[in-house]
Amino acid sequence: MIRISKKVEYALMALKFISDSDHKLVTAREISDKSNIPYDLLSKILQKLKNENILISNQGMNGGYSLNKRTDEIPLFNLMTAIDGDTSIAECLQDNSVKDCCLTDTCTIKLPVTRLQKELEDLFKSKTISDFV
Amino acid sequence: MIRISKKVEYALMALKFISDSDHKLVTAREISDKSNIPYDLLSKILQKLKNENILISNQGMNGGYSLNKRTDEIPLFNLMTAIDGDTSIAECLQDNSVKDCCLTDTCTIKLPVTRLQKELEDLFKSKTISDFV
DNA sequence: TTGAATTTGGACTAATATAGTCCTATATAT
DNA sequence: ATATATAGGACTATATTAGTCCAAATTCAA
Ligand code: SF4
Ligand code: SF4
Repeated sequence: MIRISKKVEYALMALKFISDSDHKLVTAREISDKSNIPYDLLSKILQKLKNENILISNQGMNGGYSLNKRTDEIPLFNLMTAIDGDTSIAECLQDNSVKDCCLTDTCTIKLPVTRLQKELEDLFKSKTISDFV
Repeated sequence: MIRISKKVEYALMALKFISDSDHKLVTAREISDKSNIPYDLLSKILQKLKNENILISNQGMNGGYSLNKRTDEIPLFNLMTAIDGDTSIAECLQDNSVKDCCLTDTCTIKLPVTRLQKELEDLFKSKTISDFV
């Protein structure tokens, strides 16, 4: 299964929600309630989006989140890396190559796998959040 | 992480191995030894490929596997479904929709996610094993 | 200045999926 | 007969993903 993680799906829904209520601050609680997304989990996700400068956050009473960029300026790829940390299709292609696949020496498909990775990356980079709102 | 499963990687290596030793029967043991792939696991994978008519198997002494199709006639997509059973990027897009995402009623991104799924599928269908050998 | 609403973030547990193992049956060439 | 193969069910181990819990910091406003 080549799954988009639930977290990324939640992020997409949240961004759509925020985008739809334009310019008003939106709270995590509000999104959680309206979209049936677990509150604590959603909070973490929104925080990550804030750390990637996709969202702006305002703490305290009457606080909440708002978009920091136009939706068409946020590639799906960035969202995915922001949330899941890595988008490599194979162990040996991980950014932080701490882990190295034990077959790395005898592997006969590294090159074509790398090419495939590139193509998938290009696809995810070509999509933006505006395609989901 | 959008990972190609290790099983699919093993399948690709095995198919390359079989393709390289053209027309001679190749045993699971041989591939396992030469490629450092766990024997039992590889056996299961080859069996699945046989059940999908990608390989032909010969039981008994001097038995082994051979290709049933040219490598450019085997889409990567078919390999993935044969081995991992499903390639849907979201729960609600599974073939056997026994499981249904609990958000299915309130979900706001089903349509674009379906479109993305289609594009990924097309990419995996356009690749064939010949791209990996 | 107190309190409620909010984000922040670490640490943890639970659920699921992937990877790998073990064992037995069946087929076949010699 | 027997050694060498594939066939396949049932199981265990590991890794990843999903979800929870708790305490802190920030801000507004009564
Ligand atoms: S099997 Fe090959 S392509 Fe896959 S992770 Fe290991 S080295 Fe990389
Ligand atoms: S969240 Fe939406 S797109 Fe994702 S699985 Fe559930 S219904 Fe499908």
